[in-house]
Amino acid sequence: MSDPTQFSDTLSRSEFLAGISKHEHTNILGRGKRIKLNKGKILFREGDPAIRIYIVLKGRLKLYKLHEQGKEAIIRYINCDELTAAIAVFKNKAYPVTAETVGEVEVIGWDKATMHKLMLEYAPIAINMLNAAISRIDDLQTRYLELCTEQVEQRVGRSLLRIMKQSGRKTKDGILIDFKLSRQDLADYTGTTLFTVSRILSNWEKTGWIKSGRERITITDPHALVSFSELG
Amino acid sequence: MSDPTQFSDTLSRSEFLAGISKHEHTNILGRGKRIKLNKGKILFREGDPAIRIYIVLKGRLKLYKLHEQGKEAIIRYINCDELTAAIAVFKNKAYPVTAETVGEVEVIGWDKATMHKLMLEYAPIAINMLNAAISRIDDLQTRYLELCTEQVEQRVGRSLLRIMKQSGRKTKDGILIDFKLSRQDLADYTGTTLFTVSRILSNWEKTGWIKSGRERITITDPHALVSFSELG
DNA sequence: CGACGCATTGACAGGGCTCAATTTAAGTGG
DNA sequence: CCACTTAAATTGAGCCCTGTCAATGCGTCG
Repeated sequence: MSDPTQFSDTLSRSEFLAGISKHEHTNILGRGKRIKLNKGKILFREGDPAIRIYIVLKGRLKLYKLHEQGKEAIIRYINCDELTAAIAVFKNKAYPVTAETVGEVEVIGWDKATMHKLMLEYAPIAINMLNAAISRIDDLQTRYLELCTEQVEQRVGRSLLRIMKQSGRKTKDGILIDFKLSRQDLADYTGTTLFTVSRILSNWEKTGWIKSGRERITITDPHALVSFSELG
Repeated sequence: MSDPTQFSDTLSRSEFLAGISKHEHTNILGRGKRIKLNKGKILFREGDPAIRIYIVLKGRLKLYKLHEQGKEAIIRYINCDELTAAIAVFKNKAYPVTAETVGEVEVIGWDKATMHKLMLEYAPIAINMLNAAISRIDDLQTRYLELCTEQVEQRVGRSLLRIMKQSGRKTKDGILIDFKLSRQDLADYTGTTLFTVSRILSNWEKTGWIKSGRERITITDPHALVSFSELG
């Protein structure tokens, strides 16, 4: 049972450049294109063939997948200093996911040809990205299993904890998810409806595990939430 | 809407070695260890720190994840000529999944150190594996979305089609899934119960979309199944 | 041929989705 | 600063899908 107050990330900028000497870093980053985006802008969407790899310099991205009937599933949030890819590196197949900004965002992006050259030139880049990809696979597999086997309340618990670990900030009241996260968002992330999420959060507020307001959640008792979510 | 009779794979041996000159292939493959396994053997399991990367030379692997309460979710099947990884390449974190053989299996495996050296020496290897990893992410995200948004019957349809594309074989009656696939397996793959799967398959048998026996399924009308699964 | 394991079918119940009606909170402009 | 608008959140009622459990049937393999 991991300590829920320890935050962990996936691939940060430094991990992306691991194994490469310092004075090459500016070269690699310099070959990318700097892009500024304002609130609610789509960085790339399903089937977009343009630029491929992004590092978030400032702000946060929401990665989601749209279903035919308008429903969506949130894949994950990409935080500042993390990396995400728009498309398969080699194949001409779109990476079928949409990235939307949460607040103001600044990124560096490399197109396919540039990134491919960079990876051939600096093998560690490909290796580091492979590691990041494997982490994502791990994350998805875990969530897939949860979705298959657990009841909604438990899944909401795990989801909230996962988001907390990735994007939480300590405050005097507990750990605050410091960006707009609506009941609907949490439902899309967990695979349920906003009504069910609302009911569950209401209960947890009564038992004192969380404090919540409009699009704001603070986990006041992470340990209680962890033991509930892991024991079921 | 893709043609369901076209089979597609993820990373085959030749894709793994793409971008590397022919006479290097034997060197790369030769640095791995050849392993024979008989039926039902576990190749690696959650937390196993030993060898990392495998190519299946013969037979088929079942990749699954176990849940605390004994339930399991099947991640995917690894066919002959395909590749799978036991662990993150760089980090000392286990790739938390268990691989079990389906029938007689032969693989080539590389341990962490060897594979890491190979990837530094031959950048295309890392790039190719990155592509494979991205395909898996894509697959998992798609299934995650389906699990979030679709009803069971539709999901069973998609799952069956997915397995068919990966492991189907044309026969005179239709497309046969040519390995033992029980109702329980399909349920674990789809995230439901064997009872529900059984009921659904019975219905489809009545409408003439499939023919099924004990651990054997033949899709007799793939197009009908596709339009059902995609329209919902 | 017998036994074990897989599959089928039925009955039942409940978790969670749907939909509708309110309430609350945030933002906006005068 | 307050009234007004708009979007998020809450809550309740009803019901359906699908999981659970039990009994039975059937195919396969030793």
